[in-house]
Formats: sequence, C-alpha cells, structure tokens
Amino acid sequence: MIRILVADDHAMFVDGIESILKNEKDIEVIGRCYNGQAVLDFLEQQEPDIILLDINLPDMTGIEVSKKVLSSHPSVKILAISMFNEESFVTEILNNGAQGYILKNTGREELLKAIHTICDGQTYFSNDVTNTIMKGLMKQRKESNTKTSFFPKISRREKEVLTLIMQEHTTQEIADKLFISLKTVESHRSNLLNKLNARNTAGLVRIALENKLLD
Amino acid sequence: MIRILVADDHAMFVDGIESILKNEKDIEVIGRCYNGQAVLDFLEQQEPDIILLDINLPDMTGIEVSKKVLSSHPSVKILAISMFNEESFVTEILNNGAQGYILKNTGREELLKAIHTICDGQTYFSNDVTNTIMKGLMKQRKESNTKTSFFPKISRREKEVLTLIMQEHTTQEIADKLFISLKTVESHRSNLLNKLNARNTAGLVRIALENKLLD
DNA sequence: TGTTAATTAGTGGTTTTCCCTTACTTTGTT
DNA sequence: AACAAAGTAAGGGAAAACCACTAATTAACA
Repeated sequence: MIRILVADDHAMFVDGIESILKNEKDIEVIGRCYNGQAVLDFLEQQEPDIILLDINLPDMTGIEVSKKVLSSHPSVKILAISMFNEESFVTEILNNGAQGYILKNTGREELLKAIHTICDGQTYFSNDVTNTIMKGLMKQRKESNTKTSFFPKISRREKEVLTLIMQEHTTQEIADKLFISLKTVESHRSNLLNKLNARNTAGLVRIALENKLLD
Repeated sequence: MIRILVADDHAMFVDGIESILKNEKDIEVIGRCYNGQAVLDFLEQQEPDIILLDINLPDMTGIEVSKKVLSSHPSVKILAISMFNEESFVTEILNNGAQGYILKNTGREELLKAIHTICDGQTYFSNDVTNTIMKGLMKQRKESNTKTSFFPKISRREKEVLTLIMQEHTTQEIADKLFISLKTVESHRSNLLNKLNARNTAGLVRIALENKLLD
C-alpha cells in the first residue's frame, strides 16, 4: 500500500487527485495540506511514502518545503507538481531532492505511472518537462558564446597572469615565474581590471570563472 | 528528401544504418565517413541535412567535429550516436550543438523517429539518455552536499561577507553595509581564508564559486 | 548550565594590490 | 613603408588586504 500526502493550496485540485487515486487499491491518500507549514506539521504525526507537492504554495516555495522535509525525513519521496513548465523551477526542485516532476495537465494514467515509478525508487518526469530541460541544457551554449564576446580580447601575457592570479599567486610570485618585473605584472593586472570591468582581484576571478575565460 | 551523412569508424555499423535507411523513400544517405577529417572534407563538396555522428571517432572527438562543422555550416543538424550512455558525453555534445543523442542499441523505429524529429527543427533524445541526464542533474546536489562538508561550516555572517567580497566590495564598504567595524570584517575575512584554505581573495572567490558555497 | 562557536573589535605592523604615468615593442592596416 | 593601436614593461605613491595577537559579548546546543 502506497501512502500519499497531497500538498496543494487549490482544494479543487486536491479533490481531483483524490478522486483519481481512491479507485486504486494499492494507493491510499493519508492526508491533504494546503500550505508548506501544514506539510511539516503533518510529518510530525505520520510519514507518507510519497508527497505530491505543488511547488507554488502560499507560505513557502516547494523548494523550501522539499529541503525541510528531506532533512528531517530523508526516506520520503517527493513528486513535484506544477502549472508551469519552467526550466528554473524544474532544475531547482530536482537539485533539492524531488524524485519527479509532472505538470498539472497530466492525465490519470501518467499520474499513476509517476507514483509507481517513484515508489520503486526510480525517477519520473513527464515528456514536456524533459524537453524543457534538454532545451535549457543547449541554451547554455548559445548564451555563453554571446556573453563571452562582450569582453575585449585578453592577450597571451594577460592570460598567463590571470591564470596565476587564480592559482592564488601574488604579484611578486607571478613576476618571478614569468621572469619579468613586479611592476610589469602590476600593469597586466591593471589592464585586466579595465578589460574585464572589475574593481579588484575578487571581480577578476569571478568574471573569469563565470565566463570561462581560461581553459 | 532528407539528405544524410553517416560518420562512424565501424563499417559494419554504417552498413546497418544504411540498410535501415534505404527502405525509406524520403531519406537518402549521401555519404559515409570513417573519421572526423573526412566529415569536414565532405562538407566542402556537399551539405547534408543531418549528420549521424559517432562521438568516438579515431582522429577527433565528436565534440570537436561538431564544433568545427557548425562554425562553417551552421544549418547542418547533428544527431549524436554513441555506445555509451555517459552523462559527461551527452552534456558535452549537447553544449556543442548536437540536436539529438541516441544510443547504438536504438532500434529502427526510434532511429527514424529521431531523424524526422530533428529534421523538423526539434530535438530528440532516447529515453535512456534523458534518464541519465536527469540522474546527473540530481547527483549534482548530493555531490555538492558531500563536497561542501570538506570545508568547515561557514557561518551566516561569514557568508554575508563572502557574498559582498564576490561583489567586489572593499572591506570598508562591507563594514559600512553591515554596520560593523572595519576590523570585524577583517576578522571574518581572515577566518574565511583559514576555513577555505585560501591564501588570498582570489582563492576565496575561486573556491566559493567552484564549490557553490553561496546561493 | 556549561562549553563551544560566532560575532564583534582592537593594536600595530607588513605585504599586496591598485592607480597614474611614461616608455619601448609588437602587430595589424591602409 | 607609415602609422595607429595594442601589448609589454616599469616607476612612485596611495589604498587595500593580510597577519598575529588579544579579548569581550553573544548565540547555539547538548
């Protein structure tokens, strides 16, 4: 028997879910919650196998709920449900412990399939969601390519200096390694700050990493 | 008519693909290549609609081939094919322009579906592959949670200071923002250097970004 | 209710980084 | 070849970061 807790602030939707699930012999809805706090309170009393968790609850986001639930009850499985097929939502909640993600327009068949799959310890995502994720993966490429071109070109020497800066070497150490004067390295640093629009070393390192200027 | 170039160093496999495709009226195999350079040479003469690209070619990786092909022929679509359902391979080639990724144990039906889908400008991934990606997405979380534990815990205040450091603020500015003394911020900086095992600001920022200590 | 960890702040000094300016050299373009 | 633009190289002086040490107050937690 799979014991399920439904967490969603729209009563109508919760009813819909329940009416779908009550015909299933091996599934039992053991509770319903209309906000995040109610979920946490419920877990103090009983532990369900799966939580059907809407990611847009009134008091806290599904991500917060997921985090808190798993830190106190790590064996509980979470199936995220949402109106929105938004890449940021999906990745966020997956990175915070959800075993699956389905959309609210999901039909009866798919809902049952998702529940059983997750109960078996596997993961489940509806097709729309996987498509979104995949597109997101590929979008990264285009964005990083266009972003990179915003910066002026970094010269060979500047790249060497920047690499050594990121390896935590001081200006003096870099000068010794490159067999040039301390003052020359300082010039390169200064030019790097201008080119990358950074105020100091912290910005230099951050911008270099965020834009993958080295490699 | 969809014009296809098959690139794989295993002749047997290329034969198999061709025998599947020759029964299709709307698909024509216009060439076969046994290494990456041959693909680039072929494109000088003719431009296919889709390249079925093995990611393990003898002379260069599928990623390199994909990069070069798309920089000179951006309208060509690439369907990556591989023996291995390895997350790193998949994400790598998706970030370098492939429109799809299927495994070599893929059947006739799925191959044709993938070709048609990609030809329509959409993307296609076999189910095994999407599962792998999704698992990878979730693994990030676990790994980062365990990796993080290598470092001593960073306190709330230290986190605030670190955030402001990464935003290129000076110690004085941070002190003003947090309404504490310059010397206090210096203490926090010093503690951060110790905790994260960094020699200077550069290391602080790099380690913080590489290990996603903030968010 | 202790004990530990965090936050705060100080003295006083050293090292490192940053800014502004000046040359000389390389590179690319007309 | 001529010229501009960019790269490389340095100097002095100011600002910022780092270091070692001490130490009081507060929060966390078992």
